[in-house]
Amino acid sequence: MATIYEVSALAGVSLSSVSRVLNDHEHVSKKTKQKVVAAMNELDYRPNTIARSLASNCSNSVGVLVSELHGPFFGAMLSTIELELRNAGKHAVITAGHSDEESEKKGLDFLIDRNCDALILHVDAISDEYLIKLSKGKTPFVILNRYISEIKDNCFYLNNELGGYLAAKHLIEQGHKDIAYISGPTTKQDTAERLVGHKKALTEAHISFKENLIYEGDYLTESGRDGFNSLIKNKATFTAVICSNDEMASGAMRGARDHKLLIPEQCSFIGFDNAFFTEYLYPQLTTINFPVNDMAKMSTLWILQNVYKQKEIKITNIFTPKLIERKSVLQK
Amino acid sequence: MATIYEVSALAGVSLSSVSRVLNDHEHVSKKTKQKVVAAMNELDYRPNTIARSLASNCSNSVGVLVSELHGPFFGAMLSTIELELRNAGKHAVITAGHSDEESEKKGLDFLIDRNCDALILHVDAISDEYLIKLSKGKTPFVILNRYISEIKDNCFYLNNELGGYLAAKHLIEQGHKDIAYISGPTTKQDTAERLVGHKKALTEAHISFKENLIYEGDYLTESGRDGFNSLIKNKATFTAVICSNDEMASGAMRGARDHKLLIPEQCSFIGFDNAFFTEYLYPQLTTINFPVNDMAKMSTLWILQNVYKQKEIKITNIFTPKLIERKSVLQK
DNA sequence: ATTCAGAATGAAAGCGCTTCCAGTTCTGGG
DNA sequence: CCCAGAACTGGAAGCGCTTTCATTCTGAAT
Repeated sequence: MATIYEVSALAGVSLSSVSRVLNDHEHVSKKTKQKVVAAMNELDYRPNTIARSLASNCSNSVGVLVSELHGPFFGAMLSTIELELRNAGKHAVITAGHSDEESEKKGLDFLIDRNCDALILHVDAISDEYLIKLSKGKTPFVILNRYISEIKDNCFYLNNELGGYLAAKHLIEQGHKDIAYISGPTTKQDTAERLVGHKKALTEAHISFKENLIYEGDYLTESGRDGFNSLIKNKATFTAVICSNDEMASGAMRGARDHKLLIPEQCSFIGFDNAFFTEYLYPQLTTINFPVNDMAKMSTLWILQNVYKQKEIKITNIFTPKLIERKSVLQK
Repeated sequence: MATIYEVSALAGVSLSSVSRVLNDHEHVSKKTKQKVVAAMNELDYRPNTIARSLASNCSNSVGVLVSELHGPFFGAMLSTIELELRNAGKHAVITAGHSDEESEKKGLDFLIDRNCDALILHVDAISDEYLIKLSKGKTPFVILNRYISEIKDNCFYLNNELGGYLAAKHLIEQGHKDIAYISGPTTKQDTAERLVGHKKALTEAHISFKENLIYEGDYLTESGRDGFNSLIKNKATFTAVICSNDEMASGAMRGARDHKLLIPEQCSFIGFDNAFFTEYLYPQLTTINFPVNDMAKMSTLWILQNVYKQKEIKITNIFTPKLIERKSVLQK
């Protein structure tokens, strides 16, 4: 593998000059540049990124820490992040935290030790305080899907309240009054916010919120099914179910089928996220779109702009959910 | 950030000794080691991975190139790879090739230029020849989901023929004789092999293979639906459809519903891959399990063993598919 | 006490690049 | 034609670590 030395020797110029053309510096004469480029081509020179990183103190890598690597949400997210980074000549070092505090912290340390220039974090087990402290450190980062007021400019998140509101409002508009709600763990910020929006829509429509129509799941399919069964078992009366994500919605629909209920004739469903598989379901699931790609793109651009000083764009921190109407809601 | 110099000064030993304890070398006295460890703790020393990489010519990073980052298949794959690598103190640099030759080659170059110690490749646009040539280079790699005889020890793949066979055989055992087949692009190796298995099962059962019962899709949902519609339009007679992946199966099921057909009463379906969403479908999809996780794990272990000289395990290159019975096949 | 293999240590030379600084060569305006 | 200032170039230090080689130190065997 040719080094910069050989290039400089062949081109008959100094190391510095080679380095300058490599980095597209100003103040290099056309002639020098030509000679260097020719030599590079002849030797099939490939810069050693490691050496560059060491000398320049910049690894050109961005660490991405997500709670899980599989699942529709993260697939879409990573896909966008990788694309944007690669277009910018940077690369993604990816790691998973498995929604466990210890594991997430380890992942963080791992990425920091790897000299990532910046981090994109999607974590839920690590505390606000820890992240605020981390923000004082030297590695800049953005946080996805979470709002921490002390470092709000680094946060990119959905207007969850609006999402919750839209789902309930839609059902109400379609004539539903008895609406069950299968939520995620209510300790989580986004879950809580969605519920606020839900209640707001009910209130606006003068529908009182009933505690027995709510079930707390864990965002996994099975808990959607459990939730539905539990509602039935408790003799709750409802004509529609809102779920805090699409996985649980799919589980809840299965629960409805276990009870021989027709969807949407006997029970309507709304999900959240607009995962790719919602179109595969039968009937296709009406859901709230979560613009993951937009959010992932924006956060990556933030890094390109603030860390790598590339193009200036207008940064938006909050994203807007949207109702996607499909076939799982009955108009009464 | 403390460096090895400061540690050596504080501990009162030489650089070399610090480096030795850092790398767990033999020939370091207990006393020296203690002093060094104490100094490291006091200074909260974190080794600079970049500098280590430069000096040791080993980046501790493994490049992963997949055709797409989203989708259930890759999510599962990446999840396993990342876990195994991180357990071994290595990390994954991830990139996508988008099933486009130019783009895949660029991804490859990108990863090689990034000084990855090894690569895990899931590519389909790059030619065998190119990969064989690449294998002469200095960066070792493994190939997933593809068999190239010249470098077969680096290939990890499914017994696709068996998969195709199992699906058809199951339907035949359930009394089906007219079996439609929605395949992927037949130019792809795995697709072709599956079809061979399919035909083998038919032949064994003395069922003749009919060209008009086959449709060539592109592995995307929509093409499953198109396939189904096309079969109907061509007045093909069949009681069951086998699809080369679960996405197309979901599309085909939708096609069946468009024609008001009951599943499985009027038409049975079998998919391929056993993606997570097959359980969400209605009825739940009978499919062929593709042990992605096993394959991903094995390929990572191969790298740990052959590149990083870690633990010895027995390497298996070929993986076995298995029928997963659910609710989408009618017993006649 | 003597010998000597092997263990323990340190000095120093890199790894391949960036970047500061100083020196040299061009400009063009007077 | 001169000279200030800008454009260009090269030398050399340094990024933080690994690794080779030579040297010194052990302690078991004689």
